[in-house]
Amino acid sequence: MPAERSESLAAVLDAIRGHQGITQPMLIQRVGWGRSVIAARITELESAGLVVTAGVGPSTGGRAPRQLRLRAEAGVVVGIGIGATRMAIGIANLAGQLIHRAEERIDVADGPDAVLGHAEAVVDRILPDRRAVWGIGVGVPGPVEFATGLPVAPPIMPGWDGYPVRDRFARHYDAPTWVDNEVNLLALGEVRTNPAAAAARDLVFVKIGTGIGAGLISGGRLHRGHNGCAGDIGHVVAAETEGVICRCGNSGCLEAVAGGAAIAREGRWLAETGGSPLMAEMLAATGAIRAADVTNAAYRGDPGARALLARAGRLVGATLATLVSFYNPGLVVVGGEVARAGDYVLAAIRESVYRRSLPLATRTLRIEPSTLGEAAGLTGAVHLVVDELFAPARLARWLPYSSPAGQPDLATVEADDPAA
Amino acid sequence: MPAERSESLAAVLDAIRGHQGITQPMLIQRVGWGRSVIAARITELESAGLVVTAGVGPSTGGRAPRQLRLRAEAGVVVGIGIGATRMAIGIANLAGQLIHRAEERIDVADGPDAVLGHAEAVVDRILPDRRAVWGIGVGVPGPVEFATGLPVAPPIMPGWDGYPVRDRFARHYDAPTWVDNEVNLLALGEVRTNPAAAAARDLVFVKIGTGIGAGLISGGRLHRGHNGCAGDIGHVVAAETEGVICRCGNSGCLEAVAGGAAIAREGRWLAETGGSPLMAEMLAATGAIRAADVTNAAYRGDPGARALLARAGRLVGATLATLVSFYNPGLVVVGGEVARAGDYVLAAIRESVYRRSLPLATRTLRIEPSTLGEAAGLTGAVHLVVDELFAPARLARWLPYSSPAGQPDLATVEADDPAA
DNA sequence: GAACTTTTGCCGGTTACCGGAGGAACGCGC
DNA sequence: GCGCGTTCCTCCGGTAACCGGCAAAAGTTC
Repeated sequence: MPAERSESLAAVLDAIRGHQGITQPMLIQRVGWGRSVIAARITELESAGLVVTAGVGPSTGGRAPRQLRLRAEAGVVVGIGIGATRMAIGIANLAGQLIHRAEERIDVADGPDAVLGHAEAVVDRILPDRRAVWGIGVGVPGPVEFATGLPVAPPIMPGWDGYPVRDRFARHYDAPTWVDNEVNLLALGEVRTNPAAAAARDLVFVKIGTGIGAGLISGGRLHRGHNGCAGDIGHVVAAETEGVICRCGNSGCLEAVAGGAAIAREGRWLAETGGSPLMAEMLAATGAIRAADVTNAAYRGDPGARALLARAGRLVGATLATLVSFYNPGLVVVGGEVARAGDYVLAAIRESVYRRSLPLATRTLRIEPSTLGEAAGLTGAVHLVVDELFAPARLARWLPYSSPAGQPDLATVEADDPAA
Repeated sequence: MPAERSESLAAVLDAIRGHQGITQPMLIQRVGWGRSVIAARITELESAGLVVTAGVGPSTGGRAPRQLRLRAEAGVVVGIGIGATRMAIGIANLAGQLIHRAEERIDVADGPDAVLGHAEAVVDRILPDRRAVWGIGVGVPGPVEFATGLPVAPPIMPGWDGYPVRDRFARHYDAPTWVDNEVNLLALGEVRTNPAAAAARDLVFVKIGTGIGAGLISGGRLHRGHNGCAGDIGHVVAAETEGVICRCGNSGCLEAVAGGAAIAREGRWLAETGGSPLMAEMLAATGAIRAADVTNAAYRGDPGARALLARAGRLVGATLATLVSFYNPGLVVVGGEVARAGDYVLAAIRESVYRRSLPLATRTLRIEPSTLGEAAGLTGAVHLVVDELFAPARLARWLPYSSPAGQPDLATVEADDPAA
């Protein structure tokens, strides 16, 4: 397996993946190899069924060049996003576009065997031929040792510590599997689908959901940290937080004062004490106040709810200001249920960060809401998979030297090494 | 210039640089290329004068292999570390070992022309033939746009904003020049000279001097941030800091309560109010209290000084705890004058971090003093230079294809591109 | 429809890498 | 000190891969 070949192969495929409809001359210029090499690689990729011609491009005076695109429908990858009470399952094509989605109610405390068995059952229902799966990406709400695919001491996933999530799926589907922290996948998904995020080589993705976490991109690559728990900012000490006890047992945690659970709790308190007639109605109707109810009330003009969200934003912003000075990202992306609900949180975050961070660090900084929608976690998971599938080392095995012109046996190549 | 050749060339040179006395068979195994290629690259490097034979290694039964080493004396690089009141200037060989050092008193507020002219005069005195300089590394106490070598809005360097430091040296010495933030160079120097730091792929170097700053390593590479100011934690908001005004104009900055200036200020207050007879003596003798006097007093058993340093350590540790949770480094290295003085600060930092950070992030975390001595900044600067000099792209230009067996003209090759 | 431009396949030339063969250097045992 | 086995190292032929000229095919423009 000559190293150069797989390198140029991956370079060509990457360029086609990144620029649908790219032409051969453009590839020559972009990839920087000679014409014959590019042409040979394209032929290889076409005979493997990974690339097809997609019409002809605009002519610049002579013959119009043919446009190439990834044959995204050549295979499917599975993304699984595990949450505390819900699990998202998606099937995507090789371009990372979701073509099927399912959402299941689970209890993560039921343990990995029950939850992952449930996930397998759902995938098997959507995708009867399990041999069609090219790869699997799993996001979990806790730290993961990425190299081995083992969760490490996840605080909100009792019974999952050290469970071989990766090996289980790799064996069951005979397909390579990668497991990562959910927030890392959000960051990755943002970078892969939002050009502005890709352009900012250093990025922080902040998720404000029930908990609070961050995903870090350094120089275009995920920074996972030494134990795989980088970005775990839910339990750092926040400002003005006297006496609030967090689910982790400590007091003063950011999550305990600005997370979704805290917002719901304070919303309920407002509803009960007459601080918000709107939320009092909601409480009466459903018997509970969720974070979504607070954002809903804020949208409908409730001053108490707006103040509550603004306070949460300020608290997150205060911590984020320190992190921005420290990390100096070019872009901060804010996602998660709470942030998705409106501008009240975002505006407060912006104000805090711009006020408290080093001026130079905020000179070109932008703080934007995530462009990903509901399926954000799945998007990241499937992009992780296709990125890894099309990495040079793995590609070399699919398209072995001097491969026959026919379709290489894509369904079985993964077997020799479940997930390296 | 074939890409492969320069790649294998750099790989061989890197291996020799990293393992002095490596043998040809070891290189074959380590670099992973065939015998003939390795032998050819060694011949090339020898004819260029970069590598020489250094005796023969132990025989394992047959002919003993010859050992290779970098001919570090083949050239010299210059390191310049600019501080607020002092400037360190060093000459190092190609292995990054300092062979000359000078320290000059300056005032950085005199502006770049005066300071850099002074630096050039000192270098010219030590090194009469300026053509002998292979490269120059400059550390400055403020943010730098690394790609262009321009300081950007450095708070404590009036008049330096946008001054072409790199181009000035590159022109004057006709040698490639790199400029970086001083703290980044400390981190780099630590990684290059301390095997434990190199092993921890994610590292934070915290410098506590007059100011406070950090250098970040992500996956073995410097994380400089989007504006080159990553690690600038001197002006984040610290805990328990009501009303203290910082030199930056804000209040509550970490630097204003735990930096060297703050320690000196509080030491003086202790001396004046009778809180420390020892420091009162010092004050009477010299008319001032510096941070070094406080650490000195702490060493000699002064409880007030010890408490003062412990408080500073706790404050740094509190911020660091957030950063450790966020960044999840494998190692935190503490350096700078204040930290170098003793264990009082370090112990307090350790206690704060271990108490407040996420348990998983501290499970394997070590917090250690820097192994670099006085010349820490210079060490980083010269290592930056040799790293860049021996990077594949630059190496390819030195040893052009089919170079004559004689010495290539190393003194002039840099001219075509001062510092890319 | 003709001239021109551009794409694209083909092919020889060149470069670089690999590993076998044999000479050279070394340690060991007698 | 001398042969023998072992290992290092160099030379050299074979092979893989890349480059770019050439010409045919496929368009565009006039």
